[in-house]
Amino acid sequence: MADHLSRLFAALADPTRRDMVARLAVGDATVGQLAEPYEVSVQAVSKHLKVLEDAGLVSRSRDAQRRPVHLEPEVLEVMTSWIERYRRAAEERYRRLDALLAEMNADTGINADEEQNP
Amino acid sequence: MADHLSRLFAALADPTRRDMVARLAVGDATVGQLAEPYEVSVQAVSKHLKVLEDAGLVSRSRDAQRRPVHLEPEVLEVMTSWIERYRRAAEERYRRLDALLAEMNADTGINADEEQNP
DNA sequence: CGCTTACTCAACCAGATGGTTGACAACGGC
DNA sequence: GCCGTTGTCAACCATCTGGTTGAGTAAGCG
Repeated sequence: MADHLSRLFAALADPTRRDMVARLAVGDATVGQLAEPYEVSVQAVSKHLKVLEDAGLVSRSRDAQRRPVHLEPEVLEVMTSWIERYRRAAEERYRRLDALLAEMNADTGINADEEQNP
Repeated sequence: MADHLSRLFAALADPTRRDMVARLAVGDATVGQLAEPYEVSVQAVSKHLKVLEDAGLVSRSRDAQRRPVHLEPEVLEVMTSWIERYRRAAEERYRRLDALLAEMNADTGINADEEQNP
């Protein structure tokens, strides 16, 4: 599961990590601040942040002993563009199929040898 | 990992399953047709389809001994709307922050006693 | 009726994931 | 200079995941 897209989707497949992304959309935060709402250990939160960082969703700087975490929102677009590509393709295809079916339906019971009039 | 969003992201976190979604965007397919491009067993493909089905991304009907697989593209929107929500929030925040920094920069050396909010 | 095709279910296995605890590194404050 | 705070690393554990093979079900066909 080495490719970027897989790491991205896997990173957001965990509710805790999605929570963190939602929290970070509001503003940068330290590990401690991110850990506070959950009952898990700070080490577990640190691991989650590593997953987000490996996916490129988050970056960490240094401020004394604190490690402020920063969301990289443009990376989210990599996912949406993948998803939207196939969603649009499929919906366009269904739209065309519906149109075709409607046309065939309009022909039913009518002599279909000629062009249909409005 | 029971919630819908987690199942959705986890479903697309696998490159084989993303391939299948891409293939299904072009048109419905049977399990055998989906399995053909890969060197894995048909049982493995069947498992992948179960994951996609449990996430609601795909539905299966019956046509004799065949099980045609159908993509449900509107479900993909659940993901994009989640992602875009936080992406927009973060980018809007950074935009405002940049504006604030630019303003502070412009104010440098000037008396900054007045309100800044509209 | 029996064979073949198309697929699913069950059991098993190796490796990843998400959690824990314990030790330790980095840094500011007193 | 030591102590408390903040966070990471390492080892361990249970469970999940993606793959396998083997057996079984469902339906068309000769």
